Amino acid sequence: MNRNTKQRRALREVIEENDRPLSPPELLALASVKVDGLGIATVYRTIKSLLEDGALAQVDLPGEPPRYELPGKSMNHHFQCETCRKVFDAPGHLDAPQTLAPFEFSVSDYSLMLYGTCKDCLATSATK
Amino acid sequence: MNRNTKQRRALREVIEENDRPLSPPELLALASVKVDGLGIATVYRTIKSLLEDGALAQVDLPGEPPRYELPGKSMNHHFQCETCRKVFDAPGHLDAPQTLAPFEFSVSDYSLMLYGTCKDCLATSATK
DNA sequence: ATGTGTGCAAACAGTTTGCAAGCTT
DNA sequence: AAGCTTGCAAACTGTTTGCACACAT
Repeated sequence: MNRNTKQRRALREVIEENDRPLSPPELLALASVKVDGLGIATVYRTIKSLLEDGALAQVDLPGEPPRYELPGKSMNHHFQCETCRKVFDAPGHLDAPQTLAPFEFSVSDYSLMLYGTCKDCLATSATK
Repeated sequence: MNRNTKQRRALREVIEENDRPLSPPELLALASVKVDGLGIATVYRTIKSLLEDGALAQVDLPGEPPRYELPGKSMNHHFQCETCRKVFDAPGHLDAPQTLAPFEFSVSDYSLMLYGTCKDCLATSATK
């Protein structure tokens, strides 16, 4: 299994070329430029297969469809631009998230979402 | 508009009686005890109407359906039990979330998710 | 030649909407 | 009595699956 088709190659390239988590529609749009007639079902199937191979990491965000990126990025902090809706990885980590939990709850992990305006959208709004 | 029906009364009661954000299926299950034959469409319509009235607050969580609770709770920090999947509000706030954003990004808000085991599930697993 | 991968369309799950009947005002 | 509200079912959106054909091996 895992044959080297042009669809998978295109999706892998798109994922490698973009240094931010991408949603299924984003993956379809970006990979469709490279492979004409690419179907959304293939995008979902390829995502699933890459996830199972450990070649892709899923990023779940509040109220958003899941995004996907290369594994090994900082997975705890993300930033979403409220203007263009794009999501970016953010560095850093909290030292003691467990101190923020309700009394007597045991904390094993955490994730932090930051919201605001990304560099590009700041530049665009300043120009107007 | 906004008539005082038994369905809305039941949903309001359920929301007031539970001090944690509830999902639409949770609302249906809990309110169905009070109102027989309650339909899921009514749950969704009532949620929408209460949101518009400002009588309800929506809580979006990563990879989860939205939850709803009374407004005015601490909205930035939440805790989800990885065993029972229930969600709880958590107190506290970060002092300088903007320092965690990528360079040149402007931060206006943030949300923190904590994951682990809730008090009840800790007790249950200790008993076994 | 074998059998996985693809595109299309149907199937699904969660949410929204149209409609006729019921209930609140 | 008027018209908002409800339950049911159909419509919709995002995701998954079945199927016949294409293509990588």
